[in-house]
Amino acid sequence: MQRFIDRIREGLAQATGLERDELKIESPRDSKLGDLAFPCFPLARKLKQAPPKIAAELAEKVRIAGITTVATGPYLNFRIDRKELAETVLGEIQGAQENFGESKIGLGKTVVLDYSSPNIAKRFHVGHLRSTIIGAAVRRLHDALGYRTIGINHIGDWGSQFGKLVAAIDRWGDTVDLENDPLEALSTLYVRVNEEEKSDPELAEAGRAAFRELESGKQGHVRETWKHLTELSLQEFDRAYQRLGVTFDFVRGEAFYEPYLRSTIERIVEAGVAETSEGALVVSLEGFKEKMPPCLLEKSDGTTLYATRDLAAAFHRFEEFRFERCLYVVGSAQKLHFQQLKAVLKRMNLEWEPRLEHVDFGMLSLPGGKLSSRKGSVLLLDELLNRAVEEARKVIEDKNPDLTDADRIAEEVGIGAVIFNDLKRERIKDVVFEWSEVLSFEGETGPYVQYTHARLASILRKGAGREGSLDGSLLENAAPILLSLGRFPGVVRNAAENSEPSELAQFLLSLCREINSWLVPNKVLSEDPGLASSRLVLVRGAKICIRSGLRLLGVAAPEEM
RNA sequence: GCGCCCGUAGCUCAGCUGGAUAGAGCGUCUGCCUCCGGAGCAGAAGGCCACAGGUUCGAAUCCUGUCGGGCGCACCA
Repeated sequence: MQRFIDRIREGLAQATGLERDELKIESPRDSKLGDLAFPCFPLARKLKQAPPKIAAELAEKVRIAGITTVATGPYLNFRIDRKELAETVLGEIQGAQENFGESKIGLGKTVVLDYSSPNIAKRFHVGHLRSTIIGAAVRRLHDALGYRTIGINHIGDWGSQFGKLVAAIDRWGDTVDLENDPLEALSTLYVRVNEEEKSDPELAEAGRAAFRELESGKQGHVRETWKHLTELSLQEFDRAYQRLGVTFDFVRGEAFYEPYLRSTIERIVEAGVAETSEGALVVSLEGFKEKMPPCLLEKSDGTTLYATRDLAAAFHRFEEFRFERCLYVVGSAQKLHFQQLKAVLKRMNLEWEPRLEHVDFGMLSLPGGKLSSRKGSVLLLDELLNRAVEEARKVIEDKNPDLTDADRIAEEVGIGAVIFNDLKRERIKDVVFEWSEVLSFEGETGPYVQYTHARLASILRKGAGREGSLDGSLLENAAPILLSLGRFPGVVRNAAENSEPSELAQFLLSLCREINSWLVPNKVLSEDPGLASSRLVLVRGAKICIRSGLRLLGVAAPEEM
């Protein structure tokens, strides 16, 4: 597709004398008008002529191989020769196969991604889903562009709540089952300690003391307990990641950066941007256009904060990876935190500060209200996935009872539904969790895309041996599909650039709609061998594209379902 | 109180970074399986793009204000 756009730009540049890059090529409102369009309005002032007249003149003047040019009002519309369109796009897919959509624009550059980042001692629940799924998808999108990607799980394993938890275990550890269901036990203790410390100063102090000991680095009972908590939690997280198909290069909790805290603070102090305020060490951020409270580096008792550890992590990551981008896939509730983080780096005049991006996303809430682990009102990930898989199993039982390997496919479809559902809308939008929506497999859903893929796979199986030569002129009525397929590499690029997997998800939905409606009146396995062969090549191309797209989103593409 | 984000069909959302007559899915109604997978397809109904100004040849898209909702605002993470 890009080749056609380039050709059009070239032709227009010659005819108008304008730079190629300033020629905006877009899609016409109605596909009947053409495949691509150039609005002539911007030229009106320069040429002192009405746009429709310019369009008409350009239509005469511009000659582009394989593309016919028609002026419609103020627009210059381009129609790509059908034969060439089919043969170019499908040829590209045939050449690239499952690598279709990939490119090398990121070669030699590194992108660090910080995603998932749950807190230890808590169950893995649906609140962790968005960061995990969005982050993993954004990461795969960058992989596809040739970037070296570094996925980091920035586990929340540090902070005063772990002091509280150690104190709670010391006091009530024998009242819960820490052996068989440790996370459940910890969750119970966490709720209890938050409740009781309000009226029990001794308990509150025990918690603070435990965190002080933890931060002191002392190898003793507190640290042992904390380490144990971490291990138990990571085991549970790993099960979730395995099921979701999510991986990391590094699991580095906040504790990992502990040894770098001193030098980080020194560095900021040396840069001359730190000051003491109300007994605490802060960086004032008053000069910025967004009004921000100061960033706290050290509490008045000398202990560090979240921001200190994130600053240490940012320095550490830059020094280790020299990243081109460092993406923090974290909820929009933490927007201010990342603004402050970047503002501190800006005050230090670090040129790489713009490379840090907060990839923020909207909040997930349950219909009854928000999720809160302190109150214990959560929906566990396993529970969600189990129910989706169970639902998929039922649908298979109903629609395709003879399916072999039905359990595995139910897992792929159920989990695919959950993942796709989270990626299909713009990430900034808040989401209210609705079972009816997550368990729906019709319409704009993951299973719809998977179904389309399976349907194409089925046709290819039945047409085995008949797929061969391609005569593009036989695929005239598939032009919308071909144009979409041609757009795919650009969609991947934009989705990565914008850290917005929904752009890819929306593309897939639209492609599947086009294909499903084309399939009805166009029998692929036609009596005519030439027609069947060409249509099979098209079906093959579409199947490859859908499969690649799903893979980038982290959704399986079963051959049958 | 201040700051940021969101507001498009009854509901959930797209709208290609400012372009032609605003599009899907769900739900409602009507059709389509002796025909490659009906988890599908075709059609109908449904819109003051929250509201008011402004910029522009052109605004759902950019700016200002108002209203509604969400999130955040120094020793939690």
